Amino acid sequence: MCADTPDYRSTVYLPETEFPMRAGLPAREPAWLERWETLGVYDRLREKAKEAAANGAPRKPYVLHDGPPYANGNLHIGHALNKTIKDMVVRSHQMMGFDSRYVPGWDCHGLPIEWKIEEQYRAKGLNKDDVDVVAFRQECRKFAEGWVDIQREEFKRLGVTGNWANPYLTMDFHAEAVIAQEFMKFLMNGTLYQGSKPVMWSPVEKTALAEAEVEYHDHTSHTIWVRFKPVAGLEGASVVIWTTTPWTIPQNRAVAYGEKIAYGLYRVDAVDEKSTAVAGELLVLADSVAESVKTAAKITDWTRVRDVAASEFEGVILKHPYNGVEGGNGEWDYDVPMLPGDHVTDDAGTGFVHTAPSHGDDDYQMGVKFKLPMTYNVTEDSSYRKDLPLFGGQHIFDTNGKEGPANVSNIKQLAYAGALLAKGKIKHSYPHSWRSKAPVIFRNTPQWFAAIDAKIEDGKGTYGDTIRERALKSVSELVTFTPATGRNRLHAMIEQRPDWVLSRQRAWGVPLTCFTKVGALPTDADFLLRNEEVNARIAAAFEKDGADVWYTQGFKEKILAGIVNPEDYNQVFDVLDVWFDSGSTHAFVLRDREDGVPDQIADVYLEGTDQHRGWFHSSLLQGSATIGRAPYKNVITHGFTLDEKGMKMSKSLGNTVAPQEVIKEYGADILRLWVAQADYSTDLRIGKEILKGTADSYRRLRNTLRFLMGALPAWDGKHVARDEMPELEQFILHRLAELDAQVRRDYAAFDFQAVFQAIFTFATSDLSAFYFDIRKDALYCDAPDSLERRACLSVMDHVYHALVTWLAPILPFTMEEVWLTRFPGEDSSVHLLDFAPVEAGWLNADLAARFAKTRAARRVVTGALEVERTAKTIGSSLEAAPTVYVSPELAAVIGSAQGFDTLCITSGLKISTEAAPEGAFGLDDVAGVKVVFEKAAGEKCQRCWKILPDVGTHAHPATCARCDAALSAAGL
RNA sequence: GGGUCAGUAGCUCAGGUGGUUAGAGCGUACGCCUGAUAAGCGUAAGGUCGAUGGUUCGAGUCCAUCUUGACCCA
Repeated sequence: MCADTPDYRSTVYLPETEFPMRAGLPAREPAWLERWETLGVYDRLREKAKEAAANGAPRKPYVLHDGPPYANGNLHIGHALNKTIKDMVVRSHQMMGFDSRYVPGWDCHGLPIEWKIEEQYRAKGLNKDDVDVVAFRQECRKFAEGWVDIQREEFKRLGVTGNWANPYLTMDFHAEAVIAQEFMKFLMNGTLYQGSKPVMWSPVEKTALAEAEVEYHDHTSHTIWVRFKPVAGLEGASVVIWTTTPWTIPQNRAVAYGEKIAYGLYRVDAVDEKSTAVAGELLVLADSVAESVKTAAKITDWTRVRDVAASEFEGVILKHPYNGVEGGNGEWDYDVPMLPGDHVTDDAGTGFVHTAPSHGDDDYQMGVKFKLPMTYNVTEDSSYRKDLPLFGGQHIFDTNGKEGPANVSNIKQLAYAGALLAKGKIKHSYPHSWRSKAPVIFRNTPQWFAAIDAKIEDGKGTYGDTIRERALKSVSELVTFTPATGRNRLHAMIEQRPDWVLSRQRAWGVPLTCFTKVGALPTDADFLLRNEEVNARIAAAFEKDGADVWYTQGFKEKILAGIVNPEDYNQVFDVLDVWFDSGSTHAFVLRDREDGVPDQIADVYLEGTDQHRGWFHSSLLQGSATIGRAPYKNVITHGFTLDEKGMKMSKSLGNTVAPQEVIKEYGADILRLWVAQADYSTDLRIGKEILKGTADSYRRLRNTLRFLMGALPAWDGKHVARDEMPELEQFILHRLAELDAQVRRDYAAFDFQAVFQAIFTFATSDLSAFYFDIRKDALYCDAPDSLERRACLSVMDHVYHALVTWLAPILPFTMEEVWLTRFPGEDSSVHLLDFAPVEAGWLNADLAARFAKTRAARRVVTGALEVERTAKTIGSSLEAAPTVYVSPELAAVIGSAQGFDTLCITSGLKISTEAAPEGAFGLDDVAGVKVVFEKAAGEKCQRCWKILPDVGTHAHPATCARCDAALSAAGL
């Protein structure tokens, strides 16, 4: 610029906004949170619904029922993902016109908290068993309360809206009362029964252990190979089993074989002198392990006589090795059937599995399947019951966890009975108690079950008469799954699952509030006390003082007084499986709260895919038993969060991403944007590079919004009618209408990724790179009364309202900032609004089709200019005035769009329908458009920088006609 | 070990019922602009569609096997 040319910079309407280019989210987000708190946004929306109802236009309730996280420890990235998706569901439905409510909840009972308290006790040198149960439970309660408060703050920091002031806790007195009442429905409807099941049992602590309480260490066990002789068949050959727990032999009830395993019949020909095998005897073994048995049994020579098909074992009855044994008193004179089992392998052992239903999980499953009797030979301290012949009173492990005589006694007895083929020792990984470090055993213990296939006569049989029928019907017909694969997954689980074990031998939970008759057997009809008045008293007591009262002195007497003789009944002290607690939330939250739903059925349950086995599952079973169906209409699942390489996060690998860290570095909106950009239906990755990419997208979007806000203050507030607008503006309105339909459709389908993708592409491609770039000239340089300028600002206002509301569920902080920048005010918040209305009349398919052609032609022009730019002929596109050669038809289309030169951002442009000259520029994928470059003729207007012939001929020096007039209009 | 799900450019994702040179946005490189400026515009590079085998005139898309990862179970 020469020194004497006027500087028109100050006469140009440049964007002006306070909205900063850089967000500073970590520092600024807390202030918006505070603002929402002060404003009471969540409560105001509830008021709004009440007003709408009063005005005769009620907002339909929409309830996402929160799956309660466990109240211990800080949030990890999975929690953040879960709550963020939930928040997007809640916010988007609110803005689509529903009264969208969200009551956060916490799961408070259970083992992990119990451990923490036990740990604290141990640190103080106290023993849990010496402490009063009620005192212990109160410690647990305090612990849970502490974490609820911490997690609540962490969730709020993510921008999650909801009824944080009044959440639900599974340990609220009312919740505990309802959980007990729900349990008593099982008691009364006949699905509750007592059975027994093998669990990990610590002989030292005399207690059941959960899998998580067990650690594996090396342990040396006896191994024995035992002959089981057939009562008939198999040519009298011995079926050989192998086990590392000789003490379970007295409990043997079956021998399992594998239907796909190749077996052979072996005749022993010669043996070592120390062998207990006998020359001439016949053995049946799996071929793949026969050699190892031969070695173990010190057999020097044998002959494989023939194949034995697995089908030959069908119906074969074996004799227990102690059958008829001296001193056995007939204890073991029963049939031992051979049974097929999928768990049998031929990679170790003998291809046959000794089955003691009371002492192993597979064994128990076999027992349930084939109705094998449970045995009760092993007592709490791992000694055989006193009246068991031969072995009564002998210990497996003693009180210090050292081996007792039980194993050796059995080995001796087997040898004496002629059943011992071989013996040895093996060092292997074996479960030990997490507390005492002593080895544990599998031992059957009495447990309480809910019968899944028992007929329920409760008048709620619309969808079936059993829990399983109702659950399956719910899954296949009443529930929508997102993604759809969840349906099969849950269906298969329900189809296959055994009865529900409700009891845990624990302290921190809701007790199984029932009484058993002294002296009655579980199979007796009057074993359980079923009395509505008793139930009502229990519920009332829990409601008043919580479930702790169950453990107070004299509670049984007080509850049963005047109804039955308390002496005649035992009080049960097991607690309910915590899945029963959370499975009951639909009762004490959806049914009982003012902000619940009348039919006790939520619109949405939304959790990670692992909850098919967890909360979705237990809620389904519980609901099927008590309300006759699933307590939800939609089940949405999300995947797990993995590191950048798709590997599971773990502290030891050091690849964890903590939400608190992300918030500190980038802000919660970036974390939320990460969620919105990912496909949550599968596992999602997060890491440094991914977050950087997310932040990049954010910045791009933010700047587009910033440009809008820079222009809009100049708008006079009057919308130009659509019909009066240039086609370019009409096209943008068309895109808005198109997007509106898509955004609502995708939000309704919980597809946030599609929502954001569509909006983001619109913002970058349609707005920033196309519309804004073109309209900068009109915005900056046109006189305020120019139609183009006013139309553009009108459209920008529509775009602003659409974008700020559409994006509010995803980026609540930033959109609030965007909103307040334009509409400040004490009561102002974008989160009190619905999605901006879009007029259906804006849709114009014909216009859109013409613009598709126009934009294709524009790409050819841009391409032609790029050639000249590379050749350094021009810099700015305004230095060009090309000629475009097109067919007459296309010329009509391009010409109809307002000023093709404007669209191409050139100072001039000619459209010719003549044949394009040789060498004209074209693009392979755009047929029928050729461009010949030409430099714009004239001088550069110092105000708008277009190069035009008339520049310099007007009153204002070095201006074009348009700018000259604009300056005059502005009184300059 | 079993069941379920997933594997498309550096990143995040599109690719109804199999059909011409596999797309988008971001990032990268290069160029332009310097009146959205720690911004904006443009151009380009970048993919054996996890692998192998098969069905088919034709497969990212269908089938089988394998592999990697995840979840649930054992």
